Amino acid sequence: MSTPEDQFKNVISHAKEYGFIFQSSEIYDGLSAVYDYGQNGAELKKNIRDYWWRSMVQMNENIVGIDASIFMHPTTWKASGHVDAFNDPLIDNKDSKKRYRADVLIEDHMAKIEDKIKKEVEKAAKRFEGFDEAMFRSTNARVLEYQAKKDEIESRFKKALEDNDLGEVKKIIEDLEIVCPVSGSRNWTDVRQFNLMFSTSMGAVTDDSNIIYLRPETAQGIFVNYLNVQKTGRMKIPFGIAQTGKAFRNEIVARQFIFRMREFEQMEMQFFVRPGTESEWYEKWKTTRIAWHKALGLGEKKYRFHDHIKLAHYAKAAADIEFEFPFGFKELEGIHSRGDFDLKQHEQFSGKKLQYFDPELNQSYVPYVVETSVGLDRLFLAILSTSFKEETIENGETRTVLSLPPQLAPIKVAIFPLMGKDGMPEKAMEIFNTLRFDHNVTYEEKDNIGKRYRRQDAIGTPYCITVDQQSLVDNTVTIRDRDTMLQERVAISAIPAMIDEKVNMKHLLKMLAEVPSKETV
RNA sequence: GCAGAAGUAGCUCAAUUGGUAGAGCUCCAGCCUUCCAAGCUGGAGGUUGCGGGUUCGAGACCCGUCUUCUGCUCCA
Repeated sequence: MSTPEDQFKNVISHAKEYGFIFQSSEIYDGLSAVYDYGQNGAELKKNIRDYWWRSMVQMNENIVGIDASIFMHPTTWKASGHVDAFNDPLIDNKDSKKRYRADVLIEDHMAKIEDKIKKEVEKAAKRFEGFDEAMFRSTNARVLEYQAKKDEIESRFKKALEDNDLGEVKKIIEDLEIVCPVSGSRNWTDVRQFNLMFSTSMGAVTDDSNIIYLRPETAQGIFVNYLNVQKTGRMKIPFGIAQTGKAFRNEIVARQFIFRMREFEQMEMQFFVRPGTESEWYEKWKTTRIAWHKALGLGEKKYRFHDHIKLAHYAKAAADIEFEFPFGFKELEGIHSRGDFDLKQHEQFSGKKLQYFDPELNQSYVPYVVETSVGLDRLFLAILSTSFKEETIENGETRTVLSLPPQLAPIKVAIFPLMGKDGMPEKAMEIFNTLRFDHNVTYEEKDNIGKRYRRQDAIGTPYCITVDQQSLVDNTVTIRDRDTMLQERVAISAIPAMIDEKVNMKHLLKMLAEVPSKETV
């Protein structure tokens, strides 16, 4: 019996062996946590992206797509909070080997002092009748002492952060005698800064003033363009802007194959709504998105929601759609109710109004935003690892098959002549040349037929068509199903419709589509 | 970044105490066969991740380094 870890290793080697994913720059020993998509991987990835794009943009009258640049004005990242929040000062305890955020350690320490004050207040409240808390806090000697200590730490810490003085941050931790919660020791490394954004410089001359960042998320490209799109597209609230594209994060530890990469692709949609309706839309998008995932048929039980209790600074409500990867349930997509945080920030930093005039209310406001954001590479990994199967077939041999959703398969149909003679190749090529206009198809005549079937199984081709002697007589062929391995003899003329039924993405989209009415469009 | 494990042909793995780098599968050419990885003949494929060191001699031992996996940590 193979463990999930073994299974995952097999997925990784399969991905390489069959041209789905290669390590980047492999001949130079590779680059950590950067991967390339090979000939089959690129097709699969493109199909997943198409499924997303079409379900968002094509199937929703009020959602449009854009393609913003990776480079953005540096102030964008000040407004978004990334410049501050993506710079974590970290410190390691040498005994427990645990890593902490230095600021969190100090804040926890301050919280402990605050707890002590609270206890004093509670004690006093029990003792005295008509207790005046404000009075007590401003006069009690012990409370004042605690408060002064806390204020001192706070101002010292604030200054250290402002001066970017990491030595001082470490000294604060030492002076406060903060111990590691695990080892209980005070044996700390130096505090180090990790900037999670990649930077480069724009223009031929390098100096600090023209440093720009590679975007750490695609969302800001939508926010800064929201008014352009709204005006030129004459969009009425509620409406959405969709985008797929690369984002970059200098992760401290990036691992688990393509699950956490330094360069990755997001597919996200920001939905702009009237303030007060955001909860409704948040719930609606949660429902819509989970249905979209489940339509792929990987298994209902593979998905679950994880509602965030601790929210990021911008969020009013947040939930993840988690998927059961071989290494456990992990985040696949995030759905966030972002309020007007982003647009308000951009208003403030740019000095430009980002308001929408609502004709129904006859007033202007900054819309609220509900975001859906999927990791394309993660979805790719979810689909690949779930589809990968090593099954034992009737004759006792094992068969490796990728039971990909047929609409997403890199190659839809493989066409084989049973033998490379007697006019069979010519007949097969005829079919090949008909189908290639509609689908990604392949032709092969090398090796025996069984071997050719297995090769297609390994890359997830849903259909194999074989031209045999009988085909030359009555224009019928056998068509073999990847999952059941069963063959059916059909007329050549019936093939296009048959294939279309299974591989055309529109059937997937139809499953999801509500019939549009005047109200919903 | 810390700790553990690993890295030999495209893939999976051998190689006794430090003594000629090998097998199966794959791949290529041809033959034969013809519906689920069949067979035969021939061929290609390697600076053993990389760089140093020890040694008469290193795939193996030592040091460094890169990459991957697992745990910790981090994760908008």
